Amino acid sequence: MKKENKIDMPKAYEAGNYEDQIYQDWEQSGLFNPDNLKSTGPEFTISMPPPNATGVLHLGHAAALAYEDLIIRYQRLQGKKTLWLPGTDHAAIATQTKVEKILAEEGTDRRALGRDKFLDKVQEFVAGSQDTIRKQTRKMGASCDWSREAYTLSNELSVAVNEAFIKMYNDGLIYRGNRIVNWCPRCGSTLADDEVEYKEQQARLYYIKYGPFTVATTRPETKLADTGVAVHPDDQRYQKYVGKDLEIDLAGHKIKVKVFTDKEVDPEFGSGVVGGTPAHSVVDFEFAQKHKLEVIKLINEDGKLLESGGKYAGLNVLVAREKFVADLQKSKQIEKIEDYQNNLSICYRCDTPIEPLTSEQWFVAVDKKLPGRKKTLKELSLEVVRSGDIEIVPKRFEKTYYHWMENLHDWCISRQIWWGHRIPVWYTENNEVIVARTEVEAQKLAKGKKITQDLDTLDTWFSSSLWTFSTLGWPDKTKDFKNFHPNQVMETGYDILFFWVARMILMSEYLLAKEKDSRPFKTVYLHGMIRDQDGKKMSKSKGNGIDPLDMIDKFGTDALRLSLVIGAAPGADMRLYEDKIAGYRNFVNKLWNISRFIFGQVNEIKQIKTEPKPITLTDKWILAEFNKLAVEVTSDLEKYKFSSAGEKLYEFTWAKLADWYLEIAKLETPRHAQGSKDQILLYILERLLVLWHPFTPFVTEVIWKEFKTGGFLMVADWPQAKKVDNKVLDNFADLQDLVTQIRNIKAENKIAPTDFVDCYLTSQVLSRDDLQVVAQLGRVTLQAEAINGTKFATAHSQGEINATKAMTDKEKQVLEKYIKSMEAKVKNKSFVSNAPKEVIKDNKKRLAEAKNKLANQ
RNA sequence: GGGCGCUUAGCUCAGUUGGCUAGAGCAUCUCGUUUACACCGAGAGGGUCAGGGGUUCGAGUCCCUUAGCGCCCACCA
Repeated sequence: MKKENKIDMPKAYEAGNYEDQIYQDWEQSGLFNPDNLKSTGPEFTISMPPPNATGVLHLGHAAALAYEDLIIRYQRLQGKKTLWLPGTDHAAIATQTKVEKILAEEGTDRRALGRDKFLDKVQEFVAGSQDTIRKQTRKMGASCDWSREAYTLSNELSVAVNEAFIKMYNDGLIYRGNRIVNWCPRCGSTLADDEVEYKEQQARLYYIKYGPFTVATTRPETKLADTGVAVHPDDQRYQKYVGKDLEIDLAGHKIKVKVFTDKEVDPEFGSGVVGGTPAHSVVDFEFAQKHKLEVIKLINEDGKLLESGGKYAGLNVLVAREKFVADLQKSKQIEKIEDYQNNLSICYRCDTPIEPLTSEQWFVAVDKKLPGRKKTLKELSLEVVRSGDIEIVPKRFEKTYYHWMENLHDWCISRQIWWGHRIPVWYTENNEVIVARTEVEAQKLAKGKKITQDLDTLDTWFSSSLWTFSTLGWPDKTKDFKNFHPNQVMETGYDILFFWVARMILMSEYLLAKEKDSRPFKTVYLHGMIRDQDGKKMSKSKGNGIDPLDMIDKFGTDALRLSLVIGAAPGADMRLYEDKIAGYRNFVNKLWNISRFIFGQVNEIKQIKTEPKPITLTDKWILAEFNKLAVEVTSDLEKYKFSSAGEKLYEFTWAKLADWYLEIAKLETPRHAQGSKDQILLYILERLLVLWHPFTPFVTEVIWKEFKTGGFLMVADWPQAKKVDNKVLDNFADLQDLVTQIRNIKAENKIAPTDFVDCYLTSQVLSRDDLQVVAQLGRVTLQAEAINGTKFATAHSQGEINATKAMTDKEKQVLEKYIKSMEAKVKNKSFVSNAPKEVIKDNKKRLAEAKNKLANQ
């Protein structure tokens, strides 16, 4: 007996009607906070990679949130004490650049405003972005602990930043030096090596007559500050000049250069002679150090030539180049000019060409032995991955990591932008350096001398590199730090493996060396980039971008999340398009309707604690399938194979539960004792919702409410693994096969689905009732005796249907050919002696089936 | 210049350590109001797994090679 109106579930699931409310309920429950979980551990921590300051959620963030929430919800359901710590990054250069753009539109700039007012403006902008980010993160269903939200520029995290700086300074790992750096003239700041990007450009290669040599260069103006000339040691042409100091006249500008040899010089390229400008080329700077060349700075931080540029002093680089080349042409010193393609270095935040120049900056020494440890930062960072203590998924990125780390140079950490952590260094009038935690402390150390704080700020990645522990209260020995460090997994995009992941490893291994675990995390899971349907990068200018919030409005968060999870392999880029999301919206609706049907079908909606006793083959089958599913999904999720787990769930839910079990349940229910099916339906549905929850948290939680437990699905129990009866799977496959064949024959013979033609069936494994089910699903009338029609067979059963269309000749030929090849295979001695028993058995079985099929024609 | 990845149905992709007549979703075609769902159901068509060679009883899967596409790294002035 069906009870009427016991549930209130509309025909179609409209995500928009539920999601915000459900999120609010979760948040109010306090269950995002591990302190409120019943769990006694173990702890499981993820730190949310802080989104940048533009404040708009794009698909990359949406994907990251989907993966991280999936991991954390799975672990919470597993009973772990889960902490997912959210937060934001001040994103120094990115944010400052963004605000400067806004100021430019308003017709002003940061210098006009002054440092304090400018910082107020940025702060205002950041507050707005943070609000947007928080809202959007909630929209995605992220079950992160908002009570622990962190911000890199907060007072707490600034303490950690200063502590790290001071410790490194005292250990000699941070030093100030006049070295060559990447300078962005637009940002007015240095950049780290990996913050420089390269763009191919059409350049010109100038061949300049240069004393006894000809020197080729793309930047003639830098020749004004040359202090050396390099040739290959084996190059016979120039032997007589090697080791000499020459005075060179360049259109009246005199320079002194030392001639030296280096095997890096390619005698085949250009003229085989390289003019060295140590102050403005990274390579030449290294030459200068190696060969003790003088360093003459020619170009200033504002991109203009200094006094050393002689009559070109004060000119902008490009103007100076033009004039200098014109002068060289007048003095007949330009031999030729060739078109040339090379890589232009540009700023990764504003695309401005980088000017390499020497400057007094702060650096982290990566190749210096740590006091008392005989190891460098670089070595520490390499070892922890090489030993397998930190695992990178997918593994191939470990190679990329090694290569980058091995070739790392000292890291320039001082920036001349205003937005960021001030460097905790003060100078006295006589230029003594004082490194201190606070100004008060610095003043004490200065013993009455007047002090000024360094004007520079720290590289944004310096503070980000502390993220996994600065957010937990470090350097204080907090309970959170003790309980939740290290992170179990760091989930992020492969594009910031160097910027962020590598630096977190470096800093953590050094700063936490005395802790019981110095790793920032145990596993790094790297996801790929989201691209459009043609595999192109999504961008505003191309207009091919998909706005995740639009998709959520249209299809719901669960559908969007599924579209980002299923089909995504770790480290591989993925294409996304609206049709795909729509497909998963359809699935979410299917799950809804499955639940709606089950709830409508059963006498009473209640939780079933233990596995119900199956009555029919179909009952046994669905329980076996479900147990298999639970085992496989668990195993996949443990291995971070989200896509595979999702596909299996999808397949079970739609192709097994809905298409077969529910349809057969409709037929079998009236024949069996009241409630026997109810138990199985409820048992499976409830657990299926748990398995789906990490993927589609909203719809599963909504459906779960119908069980009226008073609790949340979010903290339910993950299903335990059970044994799977494989024989049942095999027998049910036979039943399915019969049904399919009957439908097939009917369709081929143009028999209307509603036309119940006669059918005769026998089987070694299926019961009379099972065959009745076959007949009903195939919509045929079961006869007691054979009839003259089309014969067919499966592994354990055979049948005959009242239809005349037989196998075509072509079909017969294909089958005969198959049988022939299988017979040959099974008779092949090397096959029989080499192949595993199971494979041989399988092959024989398939051969028998095929023969059976042909015989029944 | 080095390194890595990709190439499977019209499209987007699965295919564990080699072992069903290579699968799914979308799209296409045919049929269907069987009281959960048309955001649905039943069925069909469509692939010399980029090309070539090798190892093996057996290759989409392993090895070599060619081609095309993509990404990362690199100081050729």
